[in-house]
Amino acid sequence: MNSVVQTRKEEIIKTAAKLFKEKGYSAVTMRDLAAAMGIKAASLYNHITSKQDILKAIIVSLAEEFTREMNVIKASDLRAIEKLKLIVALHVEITVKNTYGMACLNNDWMHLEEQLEHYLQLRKTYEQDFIDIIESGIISDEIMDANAEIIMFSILSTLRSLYLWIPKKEAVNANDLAETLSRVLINGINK
Amino acid sequence: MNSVVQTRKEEIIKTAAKLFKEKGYSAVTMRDLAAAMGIKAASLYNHITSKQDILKAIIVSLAEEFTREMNVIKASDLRAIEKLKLIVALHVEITVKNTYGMACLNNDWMHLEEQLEHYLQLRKTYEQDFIDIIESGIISDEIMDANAEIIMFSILSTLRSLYLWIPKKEAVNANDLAETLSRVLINGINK
DNA sequence: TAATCAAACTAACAACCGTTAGTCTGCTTC
DNA sequence: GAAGCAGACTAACGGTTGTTAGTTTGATTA
Repeated sequence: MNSVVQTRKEEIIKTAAKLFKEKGYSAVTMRDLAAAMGIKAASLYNHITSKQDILKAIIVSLAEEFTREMNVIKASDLRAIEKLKLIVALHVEITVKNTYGMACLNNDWMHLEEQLEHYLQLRKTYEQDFIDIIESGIISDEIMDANAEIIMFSILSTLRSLYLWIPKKEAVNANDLAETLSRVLINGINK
Repeated sequence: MNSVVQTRKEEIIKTAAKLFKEKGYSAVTMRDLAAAMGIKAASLYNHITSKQDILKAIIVSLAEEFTREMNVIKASDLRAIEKLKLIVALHVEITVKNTYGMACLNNDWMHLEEQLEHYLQLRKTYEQDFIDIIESGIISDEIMDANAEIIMFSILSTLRSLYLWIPKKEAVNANDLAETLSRVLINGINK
């Protein structure tokens, strides 16, 4: 019952995230989830209070983790390009660690109820911090002078899609992937 | 009843795509769709045969359009980088023209039933063609010698996410966006 | 004017949804 | 051995789901 051994509730949430990734929150029934756990639907409610509660547990903790790490990166005195590399590494690391949760974060956030506003606020702040870093890089002449929003969108789209791609590679080395990805995103692909 | 005036069925499909974008296929009920059309759910069935039929109409036509255009690009005798620019322009053009459909293609393909296999085959072929172009560019020394799959993934992730971003910009000029995006994706962002 | 037809309607269906209430089982702790 | 408790169970609820059947309406055509 400590942090090493996973509680029954944590098992349910993890299994739910896996199912949500495959079919989406709405298409997964409590009976589907129960079957995947090898129990009956009603038994789930000894551990969780509602389906919505599961979604909240998956998404909010991830969104808050991104926010915490972004604040660390923001507060550092690194150059803009180095900050971007840390953001790339952050996304790779979290996605490797929790692929199913990241799929859920990306695809099912709109099904949050009480927590929807909170999530949207975190996302908005995260994206603004991202843009701020890019713009500071443009000013310091590290980054080419293009639309900062397009640059942010382009990089973030790739990072947000990592959950689709990482599970296809066997034994991903997070450091290697983050490095290659940083190179492609920052230097482009031409010679 | 010709190609200029949109049939009732086409109106339904277009409205459905809009709703599917916002909540996903599974979360949209036939009663939701009917209400958005200003009619009752049962009346929908004078025009379509099933909910699944709507999904099929949205996704398959788009997937086939991408396949057709990819074949044209593939058959051209352009250099690899120029082919990539055409692919970027293709995604921008189709997404501007049919944002809701693209959202649906990206998020709801797994809810296809009879057509799922067909869709997956088209997608697989499209991605392989994409990789082939990148690899030919590496051989011809136009593109840096990195993992072709990572390059493809990185570019395609951005292109597939366009539906999220385009509606936020008022009056998108497809040509301008495609050009800026090509520049960022190919040349990178650093100076 | 009569006939046709697209497109709406009401009513209902069986199946499935998330969730609750109450109960039983078997292990751990006093 | 009694008590407590985590974790499973059965049974059932009120509501929602996609869909069908049969009917009405109002405009167009013969």
